[in-house]
Amino acid sequence: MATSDNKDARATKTRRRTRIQREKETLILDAALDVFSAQGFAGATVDELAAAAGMSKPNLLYYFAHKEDVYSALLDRQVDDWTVPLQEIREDGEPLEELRGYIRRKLELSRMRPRESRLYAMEIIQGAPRLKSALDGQIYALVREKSAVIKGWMDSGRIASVDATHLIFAIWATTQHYADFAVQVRAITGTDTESTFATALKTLEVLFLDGLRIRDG
Amino acid sequence: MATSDNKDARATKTRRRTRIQREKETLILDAALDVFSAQGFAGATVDELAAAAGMSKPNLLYYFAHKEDVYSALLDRQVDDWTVPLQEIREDGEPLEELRGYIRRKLELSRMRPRESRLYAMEIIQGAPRLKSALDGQIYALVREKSAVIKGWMDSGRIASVDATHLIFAIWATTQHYADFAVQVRAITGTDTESTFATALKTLEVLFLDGLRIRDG
DNA sequence: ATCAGGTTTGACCGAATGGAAAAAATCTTG
DNA sequence: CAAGATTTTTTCCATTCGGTCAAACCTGAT
Repeated sequence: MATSDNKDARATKTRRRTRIQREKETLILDAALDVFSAQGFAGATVDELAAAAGMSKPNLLYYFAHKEDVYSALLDRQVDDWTVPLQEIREDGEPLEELRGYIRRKLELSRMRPRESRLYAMEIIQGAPRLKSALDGQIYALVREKSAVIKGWMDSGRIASVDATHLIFAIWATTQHYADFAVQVRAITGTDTESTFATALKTLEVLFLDGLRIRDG
Repeated sequence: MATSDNKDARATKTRRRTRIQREKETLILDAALDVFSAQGFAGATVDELAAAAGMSKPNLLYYFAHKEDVYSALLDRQVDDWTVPLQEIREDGEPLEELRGYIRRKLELSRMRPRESRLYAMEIIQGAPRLKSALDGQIYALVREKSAVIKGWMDSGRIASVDATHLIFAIWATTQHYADFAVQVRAITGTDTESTFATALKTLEVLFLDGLRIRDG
């Protein structure tokens, strides 16, 4: 059935996008990421979003009919990107190297995309009203799948046995911490971002792979 | 100088509190913790706060002249409570046991006070505008002090050497994760809260103390 | 150059919000 | 119980917010 000329907002039309549409939508989403990740959905006003994108409020609403549409567009994009590092874990790899790589990729994502991480974090903290379905769907499935892979490694004695799902949680928590709690990390370490992430990576590798207990021999 | 009869809001008077004042303020703060931790500062309305506390809006504003005052009162209380587990680390204890105990206490706090954790998390994520001074002050000082203690243990070879401050970050991140991201944890594990925390504790102990690498002997 | 479709703006609107004022009700204490 | 202090409610207000609308303005294909 034709969905091209119903009463949707103009920007949601299925019709092919204009150059200006593509440019402006990108511009809006990037600006909105700044604003939403710093103030949350409720804390941001459409006027602020528009100002951050360098346009008027009605102009922004021409591209996204509702404030919520901008927010949802950001969240949707985020869920996909966020799960990529986990997807890249390979069952036939060397377990410790796979996990080390996963930690590295996830930390790198925190370094490169802290705003996205904060947006996601705030959404989850507030009960994930807008991505409950993603949680129960694709994220759930992916974690289950990769947990099974990791559990396989444990059961065959290639790495120590812990709950594989909680291991994933621990990697999420520690890596995302550097994006989500960046202000706190900076206040306490006093160091610049680059060296913080370098130290973080070393610390996390040692902790997850070797632990704090001194090994004999 | 006398600060008792200036033009402060009534509730901020230095004069001794009545029974009703104490009761209602407690009631309000507990209700506000529900609301703020679920919706953030901007997402909560004074009407919602009042409704949650079972009173009218003007009545709530009689006790806290501004919405922000309620929020600040909660945050202040939180900073103190939140640092207690770290304070309890004892330099003259057995290092691994001290750290194990710290993990346990911090996780227990996430289990018992998830709302407070979420409130704190959202505040930090948003740049900690209201507790920048605590970060730069008491929190900074405490972490520095305890990091030095842990570093002492490392330097004397009693535990493995990592960056002590980042070790503390890792413990914060992993334990608070179970409060802040509870919705996600529940969606993925599907288990009830009790068994989740039990599994979490076991997993974190193994990870932090022994790591994933298989020990020879 | 034209003109149809796409884009931008200024003016405006109703609802919601944080808060003020003051009267009414209740409590406390001599 | 009386009187003062405290607490609660009713009413109201100025502002802000998300969103609409119609008119004006571009842009690109012919």
